[in-house]
Amino acid sequence: MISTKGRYALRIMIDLAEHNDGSYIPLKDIAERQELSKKYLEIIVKDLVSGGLISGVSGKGGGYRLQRDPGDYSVGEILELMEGTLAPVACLMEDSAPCPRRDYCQTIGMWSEFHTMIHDFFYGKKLTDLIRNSEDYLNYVI
Amino acid sequence: MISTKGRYALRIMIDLAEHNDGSYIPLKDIAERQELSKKYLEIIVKDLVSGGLISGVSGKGGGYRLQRDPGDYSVGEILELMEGTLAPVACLMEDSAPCPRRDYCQTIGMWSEFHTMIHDFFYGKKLTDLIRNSEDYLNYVI
DNA sequence: TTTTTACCTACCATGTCAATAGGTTGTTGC
DNA sequence: GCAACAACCTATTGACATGGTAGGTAAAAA
Repeated sequence: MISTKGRYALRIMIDLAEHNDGSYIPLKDIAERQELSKKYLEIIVKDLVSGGLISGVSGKGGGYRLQRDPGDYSVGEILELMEGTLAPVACLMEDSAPCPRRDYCQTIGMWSEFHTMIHDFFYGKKLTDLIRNSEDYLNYVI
Repeated sequence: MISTKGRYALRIMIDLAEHNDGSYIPLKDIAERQELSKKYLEIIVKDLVSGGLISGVSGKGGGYRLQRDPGDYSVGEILELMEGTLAPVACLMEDSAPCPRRDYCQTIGMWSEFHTMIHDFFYGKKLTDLIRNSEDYLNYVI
């Protein structure tokens, strides 16, 4: 299961992409639009900032802003930053200790194949792929 | 992340498939071969029995046995039984309450696509696909 | 200098995970 | 019948992650 941190981070990034006009977007606005607790989102944006995905500026007129073009962000890097890893089993994590059963493990091949599939799926999806086009948006609002 | 329950269940099923000669295999033997705690495996086989995947017989000469041909088990049904669901987000679970944001959610499409991919991957893998052939086994033992 | 906003530390309640422990029931072989 | 064996059952536990909340400080602009 993808945790709320990963899912909310994605929604924050989508929101920033949709308001990507160069100005800084206050977290308060994002929280209201996304119907999420601003306090909880603070924890998440902190990670997004320290991970270099977005930048923040304090004070009036401050807020958060993307660091790159929306099309240059993959969903995979956002989720991996928040979840720590996309590996389905611990022994496939980069910093994992070598499993003593590795040489004769019957399932490692399948997990590895699954991991590759997950990785390719999410790194293939770009932030721009998730942005609602204005027609859809109008259909909803009206 | 796939939990130990799911992964150990799969290893139990593989072990049973490799010793699928009609006799009942004591859990003690499985635990020793798989280098896992018999006590913990008890919890897992209980679910496998109640889920109808294997059957158990008490007493001398007792143990556990597959209910079907190994090729008739998919990895997906084993994992789904143990993990409860293979859905990556709660709103895609069968018994989930309808999400109030569903109509204008920008990520549901991606999660749904991901869910389908996971489902197809694991339901396409059969228990027989994971069984070590005897040559590999001999290479390891010798 | 007031307002706005990010940023920081701490705390907490709940639940899940990954077991362990010890006992009871059922079945077979002698 | 009884001893051995093996499944089956209930309860408990420690550690950790999840999903937040609360309250304050620093920075920047009007």
